[in-house]
Amino acid sequence: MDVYAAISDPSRRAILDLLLEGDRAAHELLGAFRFSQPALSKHLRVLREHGLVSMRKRGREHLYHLEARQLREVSQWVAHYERFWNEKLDRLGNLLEDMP
Amino acid sequence: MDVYAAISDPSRRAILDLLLEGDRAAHELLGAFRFSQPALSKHLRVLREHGLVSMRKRGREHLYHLEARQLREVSQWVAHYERFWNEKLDRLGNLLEDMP
DNA sequence: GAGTTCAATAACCGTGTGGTTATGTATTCG
DNA sequence: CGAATACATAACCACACGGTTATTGAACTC
Repeated sequence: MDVYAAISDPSRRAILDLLLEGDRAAHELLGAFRFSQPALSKHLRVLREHGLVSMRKRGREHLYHLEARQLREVSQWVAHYERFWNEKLDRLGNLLEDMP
Repeated sequence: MDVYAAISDPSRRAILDLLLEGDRAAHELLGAFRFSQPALSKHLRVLREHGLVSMRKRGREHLYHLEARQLREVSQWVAHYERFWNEKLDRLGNLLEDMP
């Protein structure tokens, strides 16, 4: 499984979206979903194994933290297609070069 | 299956990448892969059903054409994470607003 | 120490995915 | 016309995926 497969599941994308707002313990994340605790644990394991999240323990809680850098590959891949719907992007590269 | 699942397969991403360079007949695409013709046909069907490619017939050839707009959803989703590896993006939104 | 909470793992299961071979259908070529 | 080419579909198969329940193991709480 690669990063694309890891984010192909809507539940896992939702987890990442939640972590976008800050670190969360597993039981906090669970409240956002209808499936069982082991199901969440499996999703978190997949995300961990792909470096999309990291975990540290605080007492009995497992705090999960977003590691967004692993999404860079996806971002770069899809960027090749962006000119098809955004004409402004043609000039964007140059602008970025000039920025301090 | 949603768009994310459609692009979760590396072969299908490779097909899209090939179509990035221009329209291709199915048998031309097939040359880039090791799997069988029906396997390619299935991948193309998935891509068609998600609007990621379109097809027109020319004689007995089926010409496939990239429909990149369907990737916009992916692009927008991953954009939420881009600030984690690109500080310049923070100021990017404002710049885009000012562009003609 | 006993019970409770938080989370991971094990074992299992139905379903979907990606591949195959075999077949069918147009279309072109000789 | 018959043969060959291009492609899709049907039928099948091994395997991975996402879910479940049951169990286990830490770590608080009383």
